[in-house]
Amino acid sequence: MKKRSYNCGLDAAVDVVGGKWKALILWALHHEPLRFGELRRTVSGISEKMLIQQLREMETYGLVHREVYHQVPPKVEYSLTEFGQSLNTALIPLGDWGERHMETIEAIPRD
Amino acid sequence: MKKRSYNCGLDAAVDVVGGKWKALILWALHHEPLRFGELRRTVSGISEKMLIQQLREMETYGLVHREVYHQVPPKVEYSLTEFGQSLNTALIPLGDWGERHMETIEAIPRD
DNA sequence: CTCCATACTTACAAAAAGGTGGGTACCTGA
DNA sequence: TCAGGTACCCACCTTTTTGTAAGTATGGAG
Repeated sequence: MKKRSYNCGLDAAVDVVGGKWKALILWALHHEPLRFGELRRTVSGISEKMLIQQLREMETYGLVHREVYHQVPPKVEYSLTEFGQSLNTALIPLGDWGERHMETIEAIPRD
Repeated sequence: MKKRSYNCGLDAAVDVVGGKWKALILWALHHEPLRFGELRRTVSGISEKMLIQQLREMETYGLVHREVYHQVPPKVEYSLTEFGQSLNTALIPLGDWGERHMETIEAIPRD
């Protein structure tokens, strides 16, 4: 995410949620806060490294709140901020659209 | 766009609309079909090469219909398919969210 | 001591996305 | 002929994103 000025609201929003993993992480946190390990298992296919990186970015964006619990074993919990929740709400119609058109999307030819 | 299987509808949708230019092009075509040159001027900052490339991809995805008019000067017109229109509809809440949170988004620190 | 749990960091590589520059095609008009 | 219009294509390069591998930290149990 390098842009600083956007042409419209959609341009800005798509930039915020862009990349392979952010939408999935946002959705994994939709119902309740999750620990790092829980997130790792919920977001299928993501490596620890990518999960940490994405979470750090999303924390910087203000989408996610990170709470460190000083215990053993260590526990770090991630939850959506209000900002993040509002984004998730705005993403619902898009997710429905994707679900409705899943077969079409998966049938798109790619090289 | 390389993925073939998605974890959920949102994952699929974000993959379809991902990248720097697709959302802007989708929105440029929202109200009416446009010729290539009109699109170039409407989508601020895009090069001819990137516009062609994105349009070709979106045609392959089935989002956009390309109509060649055999005239001089040459005219090629692009319009949204029903599939593309349905995606635009699903993007409206996201665009509104982006508009509402534009200042927040532009204030996000980046390196 | 080692191994286990959790949650990271760093260096480097590979893949993907975006961009620059040069050119093409077709036609018309000066 | 060249210059203008429109809409592309290709080769190559740069930047960004994603991923692999190796390591760290804290503490507890065997």
